[in-house]
Amino acid sequence: MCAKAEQKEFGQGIADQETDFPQWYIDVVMKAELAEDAPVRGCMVVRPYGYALWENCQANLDRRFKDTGVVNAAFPLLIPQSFLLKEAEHVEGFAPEVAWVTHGGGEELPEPLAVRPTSEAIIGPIYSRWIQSYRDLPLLVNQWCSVFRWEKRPRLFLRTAEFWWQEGHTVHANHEECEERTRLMLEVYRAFLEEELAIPTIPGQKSESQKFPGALRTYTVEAMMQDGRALQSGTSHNLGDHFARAFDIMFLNEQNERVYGWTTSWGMSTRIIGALIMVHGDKKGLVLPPRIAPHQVVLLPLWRKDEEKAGVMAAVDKVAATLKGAGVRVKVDADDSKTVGWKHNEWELRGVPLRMAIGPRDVENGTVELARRDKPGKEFKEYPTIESLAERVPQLLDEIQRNLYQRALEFRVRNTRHVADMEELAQAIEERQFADAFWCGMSDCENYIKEAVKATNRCMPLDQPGDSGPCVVCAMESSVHAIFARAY
RNA sequence: CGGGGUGUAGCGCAGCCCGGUAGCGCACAUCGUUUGGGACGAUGGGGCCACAGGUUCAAAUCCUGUCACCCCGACCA
Repeated sequence: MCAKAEQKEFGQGIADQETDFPQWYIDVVMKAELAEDAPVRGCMVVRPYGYALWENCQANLDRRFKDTGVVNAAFPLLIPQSFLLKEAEHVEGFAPEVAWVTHGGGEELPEPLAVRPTSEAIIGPIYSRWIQSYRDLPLLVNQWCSVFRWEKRPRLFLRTAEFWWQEGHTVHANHEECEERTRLMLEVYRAFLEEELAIPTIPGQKSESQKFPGALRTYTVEAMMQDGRALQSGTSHNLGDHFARAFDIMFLNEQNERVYGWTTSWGMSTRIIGALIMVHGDKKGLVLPPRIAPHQVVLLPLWRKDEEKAGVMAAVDKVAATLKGAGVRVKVDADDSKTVGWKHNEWELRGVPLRMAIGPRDVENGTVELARRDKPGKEFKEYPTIESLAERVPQLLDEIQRNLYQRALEFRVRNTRHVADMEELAQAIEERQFADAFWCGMSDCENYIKEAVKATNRCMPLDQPGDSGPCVVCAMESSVHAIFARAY
């Protein structure tokens, strides 16, 4: 009795979101069956429900990429050591995280093979063969794959040794087009996160110390989690001619001169599922934006007597068909070994936007009971007629989508503060906020902040107000706003 | 790499201090009663107690060592 009451009070036995956010996060991942630890240290198993989420992300992103002219291909998992060594900054940046294959076919290999931590070093040599003429440009290719980085401190979805992502690799004839593509893909990410995942982000440029190893410039979309920490949710790199020089990516231009190409790379990973959880989740678990939810509506049939079952199921089938016809993703949970209370809790934990109970009473009245995930509680339940559902449900799904975005945006705005000096910055970080500060651009000042308050420079937002003021550390006049926060 | 944990049934755990037939809850299977916000009864199946040594008549339990994983840090485009 006590144990049961406790379990009810604390949702499905998940940790309290307010007081133990990290444990709450792990509990949600595990209990919503999104992922679990694999038998290999630092690796995860993405379970079917988590993978369904990722597939929806993939399908949508893939369409957005293709709308900009990108095509897909697949490149090798293994990279010869000599390839990886060709770009100095790149190898230096990734060396500590690379896993090596040293044996094959029962023998030691003449040259070790790196398990790709990212694929610039294997794609570079391939592109160098593919590109001969300016007519071959731009080259716009993406691949969906997993990569491997030996992480010291793994966290499910946020930082695992193996993770799934897409990496786009493009080549351009000049720096202008290269920069344009870099920014275009950042914008694709921003729009995807906002429109599909209902996650507001701050698009910005990374500082020198935070940029991708080997890049000329790195852009990022930074999102605020409910614990006030930042999550880099997608990145787009202007690689300049660095990798073209390292891998001999050259072409003959219209003046018949042999010149280097200009490359970009950009990636978004399963990490965004972590962002979904931490941006929208609540004390009862996951809250999914309708546009990305594997099931948008779950139907819960219920009856007392056997003779009621046929009537209820007929109504359920009819409603399911109607909703599917209206383009709604519907799941019928007719498992009669579980009570309706159990099901409500289960589907709340899994974040389904709408739960629709249909019983004998509803069959009689021609109505359903509709509960929305973003506003839990009896007062938000409604009882629309079956006839109205084809119209009402899509309308509600849109409303939920908008509500989730709006509330995430308000949360971030409420928790972002402009700070004038280190004292204010420290206070903002302590209160789990984003600190918006003038920054002189020097690494020394960044590092000072990092050591003083454990906050890193997340980005210099693209949207700059245009005013100026003293650097938050050294007081040198600057017109650059930067966002400082604790990060995952 | 530091600090702290944990390895016992599919999952979650108790048992260990004080050695003596390996247990509980959930899940699973069958049957019955149930069903509008986490139902109940009966019966049943399921174990290399992380691994390796040692002590002992006897080890999940004591001793020594090893391994693995998790959490918190450090690090992390």
